[in-house]
Amino acid sequence: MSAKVETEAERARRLFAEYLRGKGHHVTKKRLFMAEEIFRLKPRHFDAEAILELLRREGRWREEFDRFPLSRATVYRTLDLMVRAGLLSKSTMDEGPARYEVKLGRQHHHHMICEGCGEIVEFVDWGHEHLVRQAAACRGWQFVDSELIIHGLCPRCKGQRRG
Amino acid sequence: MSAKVETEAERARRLFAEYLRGKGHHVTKKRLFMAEEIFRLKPRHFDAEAILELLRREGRWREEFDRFPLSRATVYRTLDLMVRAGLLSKSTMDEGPARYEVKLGRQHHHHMICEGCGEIVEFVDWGHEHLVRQAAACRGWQFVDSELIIHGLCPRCKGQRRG
DNA sequence: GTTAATGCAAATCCTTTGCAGTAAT
DNA sequence: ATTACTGCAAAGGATTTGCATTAAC
Repeated sequence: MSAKVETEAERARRLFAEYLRGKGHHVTKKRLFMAEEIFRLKPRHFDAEAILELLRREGRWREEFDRFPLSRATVYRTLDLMVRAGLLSKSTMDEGPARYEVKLGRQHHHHMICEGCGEIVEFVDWGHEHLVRQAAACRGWQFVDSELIIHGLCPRCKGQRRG
Repeated sequence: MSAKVETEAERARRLFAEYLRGKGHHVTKKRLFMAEEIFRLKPRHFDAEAILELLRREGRWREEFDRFPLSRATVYRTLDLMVRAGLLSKSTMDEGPARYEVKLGRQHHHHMICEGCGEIVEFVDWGHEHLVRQAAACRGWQFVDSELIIHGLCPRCKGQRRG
């Protein structure tokens, strides 16, 4: 008997189901489908519209999808639930639509955004993490989460602006 | 002859006028009025709507204002110019309308937001500032700006959630 | 059977834009 | 005189919502 190892997508699906049950919500096919497929495809920094398109294009369960398409409203509602379940994180970097990203199983990281080309780079910085927790604690706050965004010029754009 | 010291509001007005001239923009009464009044009243974390209301209620130059009211469109356009001039900073913390705050003459600071009551607290942390610059530099980026948001529970809400 | 989720389209919120009129250069 | 700003109302993008239908409990 080979004990099959749970894939990340399966884990996301399972945890989401547990979350939903725990909250007294219905565990529907479309919700599980979204959790599983997002964690299988693992897109980075996507908005609601992009997810909808991605699932339409690359999602399994295609035939049934054609007959019972996901509506925009359900995508928004389910993304919101996944954020509350801790599977995704949501942020409104600047303008434009809200961005989501896979959170479960990833270490906490931050973002650098290039003012020139808009490129987004992720980075991990534990020294920073420590400082932030300290900053909250010494002011009597309970730390929950932090987001750091560095605006700058990426190596390429840095060169161009000088030349 | 007493050399009168320039107030902050006057300075903001002057710098804005210089910025506008430098860019070949018109130096209009309404633009100068906005810069001067915002820096006189110094509200914290305001959105476009709030500024409009504040200027209507507390702004000097009231009578003329009644005859030539500021339009929403002009408020948006002028706030944008003030950001580019470096007088204000703009951020889209989470949901809702974009928030502005007075930047000129204030040291760079960050924000803690309470998940419980929504309170926003500002704090300065130079250690953090240094780390951030380093993080950008050692990846080949040119640092421009950074924003840090800590989500947490303020002392009051921290107590309530336990009790 | 009861309760909640879904799709649709309409509504909402915040912001930008086209254009005719007005003010700054 | 020329150019740019302003107000208005309409358009725009992103998200939410009311309600009838359908699925989960």
